[in-house]
Amino acid sequence: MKQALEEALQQALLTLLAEHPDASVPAVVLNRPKQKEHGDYAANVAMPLARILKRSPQQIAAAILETVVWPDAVEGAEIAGPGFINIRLKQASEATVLKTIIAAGEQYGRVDVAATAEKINLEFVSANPTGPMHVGHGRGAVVGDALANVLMAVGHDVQREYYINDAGAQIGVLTNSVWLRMQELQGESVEFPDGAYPGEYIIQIARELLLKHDYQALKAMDESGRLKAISQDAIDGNMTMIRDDLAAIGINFDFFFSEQDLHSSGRVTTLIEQLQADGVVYRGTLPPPKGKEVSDYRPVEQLLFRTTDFGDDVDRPLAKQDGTATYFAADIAYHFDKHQRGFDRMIDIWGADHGGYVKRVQAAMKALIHREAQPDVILVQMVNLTRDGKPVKMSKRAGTFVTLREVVDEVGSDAVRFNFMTRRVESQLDFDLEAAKKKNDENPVYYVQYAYARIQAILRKALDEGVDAELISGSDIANIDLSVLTAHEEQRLVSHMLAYPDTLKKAAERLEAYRVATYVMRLAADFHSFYHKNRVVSDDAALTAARVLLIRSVAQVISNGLSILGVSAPERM
RNA sequence: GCGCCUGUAGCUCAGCUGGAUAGAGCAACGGACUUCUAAUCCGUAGGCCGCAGGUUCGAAUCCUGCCAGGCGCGCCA
Repeated sequence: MKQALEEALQQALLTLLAEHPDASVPAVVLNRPKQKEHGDYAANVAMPLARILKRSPQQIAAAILETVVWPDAVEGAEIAGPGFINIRLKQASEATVLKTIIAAGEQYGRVDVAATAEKINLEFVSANPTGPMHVGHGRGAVVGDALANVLMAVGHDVQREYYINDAGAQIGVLTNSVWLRMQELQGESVEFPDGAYPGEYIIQIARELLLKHDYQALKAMDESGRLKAISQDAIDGNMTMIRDDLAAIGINFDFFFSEQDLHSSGRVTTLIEQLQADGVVYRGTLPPPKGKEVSDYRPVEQLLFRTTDFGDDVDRPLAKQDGTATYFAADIAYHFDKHQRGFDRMIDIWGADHGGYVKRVQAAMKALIHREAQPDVILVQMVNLTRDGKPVKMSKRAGTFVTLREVVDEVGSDAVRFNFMTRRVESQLDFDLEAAKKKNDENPVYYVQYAYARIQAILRKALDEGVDAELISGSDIANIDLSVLTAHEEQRLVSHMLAYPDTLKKAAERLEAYRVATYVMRLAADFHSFYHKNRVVSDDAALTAARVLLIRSVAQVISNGLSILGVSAPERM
């Protein structure tokens, strides 16, 4: 409908502007006014044209109204305020969306347009395989998963990918930590150096490795021998834990990409050679970092990527002093690999602490692929964990580190997911463990779920009262007269549900999945408000029928929205 | 010092590719369950939209500067 109106206006503009060949025709964008008196849709096109045409917005709007040919559904339109064109639709035409929703079911709001579909690689979480995920990872995980759902809902082909940083010095630390615990489990007394990972999970992994490996044989090896022998199992042990934790909040990846693979297959080396051939690499010395104390800074000549030529602030090293590739070098190879795998688009979701990394990766990709094939990077801000308003101190050493799994086990997947989705990723998020468990107004997830459960209760009640089962759960509803839905709250619900596809579309365009959460909260609020003022099941058969259809639609749209967010819609609460 | 993010009601946040009177929840106060779920609803009160300039017919929204908070700033990932 919105589109039909926009086209009608666009057509009128073309006609009007035919005599002004130099004036560019602005795109018509309609929005839904906050106030009902301002009609169902409003257009502001007349205002930006005022200056070009040197006539008042009101005059232009009047000319548009004389020219435009409205679709049938339009009741009328008038000029209001400084030059808005307010459009009113025939009442019944909007309510037909209810029948559309029932017919489409889970598909309502989704689109499947092959022509605009993109093959998208969405990389998220990518937590190091050296320990459990914390709540910050959890936020990224939930945001990424919901975004994948949003993008798929508008027809894209999305691959969820996890990049395993299973290379570098941290793997040595991990392996050594596991080995220390293995020795300990064998009754030897060991001392833990400062850098080692002390966590309980290391003991778990150590236990498993003792079952699989010959302890005495390992003991006879030197450190590098042991690294070869057990590091992969240590990593696998961690990744199993991470996958379990992700599964506990309903997240599954399509693909796990190993950094180690990039190194062992020679792709990192090849990439560096290619960059050298392209002349964007040189040997040089970087200035000391500003504003940060680097006590052991020594000017060292190293292999540098000329990223400053492509928008970065300083050039970046590709190799460490010992000659091995930096994380950055591998990451370029990784993004290049994604590109070669044929994705139209890549999206990375990172924690805010990696914000300083964005420019260099985008610069590197710009240098490497001679077109704009950079990843869209979404930075997710930090999560501050609190309990009853007091910050939960997070310290690995003191053992007060709270894992994502602990939080999920304590408050539940639905509450965690929904709360993580109620804010834009740019704002820091305060997550209170006690508030998230409360089943009241402080917790938006139950507010929305309650609306759904409440509708199911009404439908059960309606069936008890003898309302036709076909009406309650069937699809043969074509003959229901919807013109009886005249109450203010009913029209609000209808027009709100009509906007659901637009919400999804906007969420996908702007990569902002949280919009779905705010949408379902508002829809739930409209429903609760309707519920208190209007009775669904009544003596009036025609009204009952229409209202049953109305609330079924609300339940469907809430369910569809929650499903995008990965949150359940319970039948009763 | 430099880069990125944030600053809106007492608190937590929407509203941000300019548009009509800046919204919601919590907290405060006052109401609503003999009637489909009160995990709900209705009402009252609460605002130099961080500050100062600028652009514009129109600025919470765009630009510049400043202030405050968060994150980051070579050979970690």
